[in-house]
Amino acid sequence: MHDHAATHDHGCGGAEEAIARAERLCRERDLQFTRLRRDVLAAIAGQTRPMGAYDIAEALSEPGRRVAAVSVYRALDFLTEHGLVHRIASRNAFISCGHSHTDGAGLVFLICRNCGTIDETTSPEVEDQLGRTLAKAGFKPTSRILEVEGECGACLGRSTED
Amino acid sequence: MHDHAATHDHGCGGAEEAIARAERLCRERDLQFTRLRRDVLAAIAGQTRPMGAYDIAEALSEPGRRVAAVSVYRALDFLTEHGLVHRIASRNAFISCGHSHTDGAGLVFLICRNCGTIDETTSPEVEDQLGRTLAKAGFKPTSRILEVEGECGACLGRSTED
DNA sequence: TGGCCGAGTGTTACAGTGTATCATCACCAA
DNA sequence: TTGGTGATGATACACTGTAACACTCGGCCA
Repeated sequence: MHDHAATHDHGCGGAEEAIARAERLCRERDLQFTRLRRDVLAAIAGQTRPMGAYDIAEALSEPGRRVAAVSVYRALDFLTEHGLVHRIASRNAFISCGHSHTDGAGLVFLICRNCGTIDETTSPEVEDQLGRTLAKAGFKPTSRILEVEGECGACLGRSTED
Repeated sequence: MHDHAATHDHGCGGAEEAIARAERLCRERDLQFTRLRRDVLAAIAGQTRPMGAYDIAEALSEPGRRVAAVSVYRALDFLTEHGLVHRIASRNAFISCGHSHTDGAGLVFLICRNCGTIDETTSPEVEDQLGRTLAKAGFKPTSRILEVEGECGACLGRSTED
């Protein structure tokens, strides 16, 4: 099914893969991949669009099991800390990391304002130039966010088709 | 100090300049630069550090004049829309634009996690590479945010001095 | 076996951020 | 004067995130 190679792979099929990667990573680092954390990751990984913490809480709640937002936040803290999930600052929402670059550096998020999906890519060239710019300004970076809003290729294709 | 040339100038002395630029811009575009909008801009421009909307509301309130947060938000909407103020997504806060590039494109925000000041710069090279990356991904951008967190030159200097 | 301890979770309450809605006011034009 | 438009005031509310405390569970050790 999902055999496309290089790029991200959130959405539906990507969920199991994300879980598998998370399990592996937690084994390696001796971390607890608990049910809640797995469920939260699964909820996010099953979407191409970002989910808010409260959306996740609602999605995981069912008769007999109520998941409070605060629990979701804690799981999200854990997941983001280890690069399994990314926070989209401009949306106050979260997506699962599709890559395996678990360090979370150099990411660029492409947010489609039409369909709402978020692609993530990296660009060594941008990273390189940004590093130069920062060095010139005498600034020592520790983290950064780069989020671009616009129209994704799929939506562009659809709109020109007509 | 850091002698990069054409940069920002918020903070203290920059307030009157920011106001003057805003007045000019509003005259040009036939916009209303009302008291509230001026006060909000002045409050922000008097700081090197970003202010939250509620901070601004409090700063503008005095006995006999209570400024509600919602009013501040409306003024901020106006100011950001015309590039006089920038929103810092990672902080939920606002700073006055120090440049005159009122289109707001290509900005990079340098947020010092030590002293909290925010520098803003531009980098055509970064912009250029980012444009390439987006084109390659088939993504048509409409806006973007680029915020770097780290330690500013001034703080680095201070810490190595000791 | 029993007690301790730490990590994770449940629960409640609350703080911070942002928006919807409606009423009012000032100003300009017909 | 009347009516429309844009800005503001005011209240309420929705959404986002955190603090504090209690509880459980498992491992560890006396």
